[in-house]
Amino acid sequence: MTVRLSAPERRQQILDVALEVFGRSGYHGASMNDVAEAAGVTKPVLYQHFDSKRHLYEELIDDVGNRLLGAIAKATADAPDGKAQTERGYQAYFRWVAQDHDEFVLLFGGSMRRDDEFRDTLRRITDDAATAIAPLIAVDVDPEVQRVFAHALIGIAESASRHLVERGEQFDPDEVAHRIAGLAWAGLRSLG
Amino acid sequence: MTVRLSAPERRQQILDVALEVFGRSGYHGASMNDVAEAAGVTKPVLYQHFDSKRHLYEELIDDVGNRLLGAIAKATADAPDGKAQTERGYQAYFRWVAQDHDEFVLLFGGSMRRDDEFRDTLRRITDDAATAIAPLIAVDVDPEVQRVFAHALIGIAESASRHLVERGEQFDPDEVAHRIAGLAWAGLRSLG
DNA sequence: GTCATGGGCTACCCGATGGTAACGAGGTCG
DNA sequence: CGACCTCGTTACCATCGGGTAGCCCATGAC
Repeated sequence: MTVRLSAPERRQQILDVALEVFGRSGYHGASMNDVAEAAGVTKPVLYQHFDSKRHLYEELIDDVGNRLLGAIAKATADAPDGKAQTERGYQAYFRWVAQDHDEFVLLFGGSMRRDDEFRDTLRRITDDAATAIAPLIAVDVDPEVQRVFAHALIGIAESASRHLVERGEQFDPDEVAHRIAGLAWAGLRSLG
Repeated sequence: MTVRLSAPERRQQILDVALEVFGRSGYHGASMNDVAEAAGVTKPVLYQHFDSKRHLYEELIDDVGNRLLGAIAKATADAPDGKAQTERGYQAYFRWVAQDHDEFVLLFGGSMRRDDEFRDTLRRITDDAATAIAPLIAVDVDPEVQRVFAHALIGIAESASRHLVERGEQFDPDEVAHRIAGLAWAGLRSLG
């Protein structure tokens, strides 16, 4: 027997559950039935709250992406210099990863890159991050090259996180962030 | 009317065509009919040469992965020191990317990470690369941390490549490799 | 010419899955 | 009480896509 929930509660519960299901199996690997079952409910209920599988997924990644970008923006806002900005930015990123592996997997697990529409969303996120990072790079470098570097620095965080998440164990985000920021900052300084 | 090919020729042609089709649409996004059509042939022909969609895909990624790892191993084999090894390793990587975007997209486009079996294959490839990179990192660092750094350095190449490939334009792999290797090497030295 | 070999095709099966129509059941308010 | 509103269910449709059975026809050897 299913517990009856109010519409907003049910909607939020579906989002919570869907995050985990899609994180585990990916967009194509998880069916709407899977999501419904995990929510302890049947399929039509999902369609009372979301127009389609795509819409449900999009709402998820928008939420998660904004949470990530917001955390980084907030953390770096009042940093005194580039070095502190680098450190705090990575710190916010790795804390976000460590706090909820599902969110990381949802965004960077791969499903996002395999679909034109979702790819655009993910690109918007990484481009936003790259735009924030680019000013840290020596100003006399060609802007196009700056962007390549910026994406490289984002890739550092993504790959290190993937490695850590795949290992399954917990990790100390601040320690990782400190080490990675040291590597990135040294790399950046070498360009000047 | 279809051109008749001998079995080995047809098999190879299917592999060539499948690389492009899967690269464009991903494993789930491309159907066997799509592959067949692109090869100018019908579905049963594919199944005369490959047991299943999975097997076809696996053969592709094995080929491509081995090509990448082989190129890097060959390039770094006789490098005199760590710095040269770093530079030549990235050079081989970016040359591989620039030479055939499809191969890069196939491996790192995302499809690979969404499936337990394929994920293992991709992990084998990146772990091999990480094992090759780890010795370049200061020996007095904790081995687990070394691996995190190694994966971070791989991520640099992957993310920079993705950015370049998504932009669509050609790029000079040696120039990119030189710059990225500079960044990575400066980062590595800072750890000592 | 004819006949065997083998490469290719048409037509089909069937399971999975996104999505929907129509129907309960239980609380609430006049 | 009875009308109604809302949350949920059962049962279904339609399509897609992996995979297969069985047939056809081009080619080359003799």
